[in-house]
Amino acid sequence: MRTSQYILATLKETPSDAEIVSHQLMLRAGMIRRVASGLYTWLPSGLRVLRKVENIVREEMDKSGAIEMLMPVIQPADLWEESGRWEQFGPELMRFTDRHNRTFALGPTHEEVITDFVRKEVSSYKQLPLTLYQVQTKVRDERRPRFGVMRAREFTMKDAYSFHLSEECLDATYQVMHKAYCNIFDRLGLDYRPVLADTGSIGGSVSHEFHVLAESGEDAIAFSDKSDYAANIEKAEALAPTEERPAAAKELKAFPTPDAKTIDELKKHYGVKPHRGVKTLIVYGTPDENGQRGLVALIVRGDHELNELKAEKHPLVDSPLEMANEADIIAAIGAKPGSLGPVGLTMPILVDRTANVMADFVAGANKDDEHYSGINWDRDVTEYEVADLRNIVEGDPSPCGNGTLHIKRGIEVGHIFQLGTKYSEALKAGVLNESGKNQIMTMGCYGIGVSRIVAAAIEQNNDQYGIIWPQPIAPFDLAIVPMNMHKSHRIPDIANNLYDSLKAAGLDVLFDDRKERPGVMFNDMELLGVPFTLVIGERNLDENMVELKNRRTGEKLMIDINTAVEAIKAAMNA
RNA sequence: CGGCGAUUAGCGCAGUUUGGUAGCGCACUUGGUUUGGGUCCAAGGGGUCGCAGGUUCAAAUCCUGCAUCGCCGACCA
Repeated sequence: MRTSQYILATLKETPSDAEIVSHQLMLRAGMIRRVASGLYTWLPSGLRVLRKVENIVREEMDKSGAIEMLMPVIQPADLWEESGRWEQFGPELMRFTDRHNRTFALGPTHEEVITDFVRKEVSSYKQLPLTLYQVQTKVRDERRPRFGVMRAREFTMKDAYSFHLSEECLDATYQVMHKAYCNIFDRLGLDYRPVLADTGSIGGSVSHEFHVLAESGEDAIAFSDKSDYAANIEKAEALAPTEERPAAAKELKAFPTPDAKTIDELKKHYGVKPHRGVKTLIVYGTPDENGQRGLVALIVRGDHELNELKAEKHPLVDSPLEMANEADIIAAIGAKPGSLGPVGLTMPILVDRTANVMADFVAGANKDDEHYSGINWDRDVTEYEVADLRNIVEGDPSPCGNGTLHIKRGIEVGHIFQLGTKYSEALKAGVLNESGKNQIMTMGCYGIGVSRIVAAAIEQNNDQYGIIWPQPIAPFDLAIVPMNMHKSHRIPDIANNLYDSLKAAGLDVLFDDRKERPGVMFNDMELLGVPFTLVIGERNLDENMVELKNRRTGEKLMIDINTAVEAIKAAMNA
């Protein structure tokens, strides 16, 4: 590609609405432009990267035995009603009606469509197992799109679905996919980790996420320093402390706290250390047969955070978790949030494992502007249940029993699930088994955020000058930057010849033939992140040499023009 | 969805307090100059100041409503 016939579209200045570095650099490097909130046009350079990621994903999926197909973005509402997700999915599902007033959705995922396809086309156990996939545009009406293509409303996803007769068979394919995903992220040249994950609204039992590690990541991941254990923080179990609860030493005593509504204020005004007090959070309980929801108190240590996923999985707690409003709290307890505690509560009380080993602790007195000190379990609060309710924190013991947990941030770029029969059951997708009986299929599903990978790769690979692409996904392998070509007699021929032979050697070459000053060209190539730049200048031509510069290391290599193609290939493989 | 903020040329911004017919830098066009790291000089093109109402002799500027965008939170995965 010649820059004179290309649309480079680089920017000197950073558009003000771009928050994270990948978004800024994608705009500045001329990869994307915003059309509306969460909607982007991919410019030629951006599309080149997207396609390279896509192709690596495709190659590894094919290698794993999955078969590519393509389903429509537009999906009929009927299928979603059949699975129950028309109601359940919420406003994130973009819905519309056609001219005949029939209702449709823009696909945020394709479990319904693929299950519908397979139930119609597959009828015998002999056709199983079967793994189908597509690379396709997904639509999710995100409440708050942000970070450019990282969390967009329209994005490219590879989604795969597998169908089985048994859990064992599903598990085998799941392992194959896990491996295929590792191969993909290895080939992409990214620093990533597979982690245990929650299954969320997609449903199912076993699940792993694949995270690209980056400070800007929206997820927190917990790692053991002594084992392979890694889990999304929302999933990581906080083990019960090994130490025994100390014996009660103090009397229960109320004290006035008019200036303290929060743990911080309790510390500031009354010297109560956060780990010596507990937080009491009031949430709604599971509805009774009349649909009425009572209240449930959740207790965690003052310096810990409630893990909402863990809480809402408890049978007493309504899901999704909802914090009780102030009016309901006052009606039930007689005190406002800020002075709540477990002593004297009549509602069910769930106590986090760590809070349960506290003695002589502080909490609200369930009376405005008053707290208790010297609270002790079993003596002052007798009816309660112990559960894992909190987020793990740095330094907690690993749930695998080996090592200590450390927390890093990650960007979720892949997610695999063992779905079980959630969708096949709902859509009655069965096959005849060996004994001629109809049997519901067991499913797995496997997603990769292709467009998100592009942004995640930049988060991990950039410097003050711009993007530094991992070679396999760079928009171009090499840029040819001739010095003052338009004034030189010999440079145009040499540059053109090298351009032709490098292209013939199968490389993606960007030939900067603009009539620009060297600095402009160098800066643009560095911003775009092209891994190698071949500088052709009068200075070295007398020795028949050109200069090969490595974007990542900054290393400059003088190579002979006559063996340039070989030298460049060698450098790329180094 | 709640809180906060923004909206003036393709991009980044000033001008709004104190109303008087819109400006700077980058980018773009033309000519010259320069040429191994975003040259310099000159001349140009480009804006119903987010939209709609209102106040006023006069509105980018004051008032009301709306829209869009962003940040924080909640939500979602």
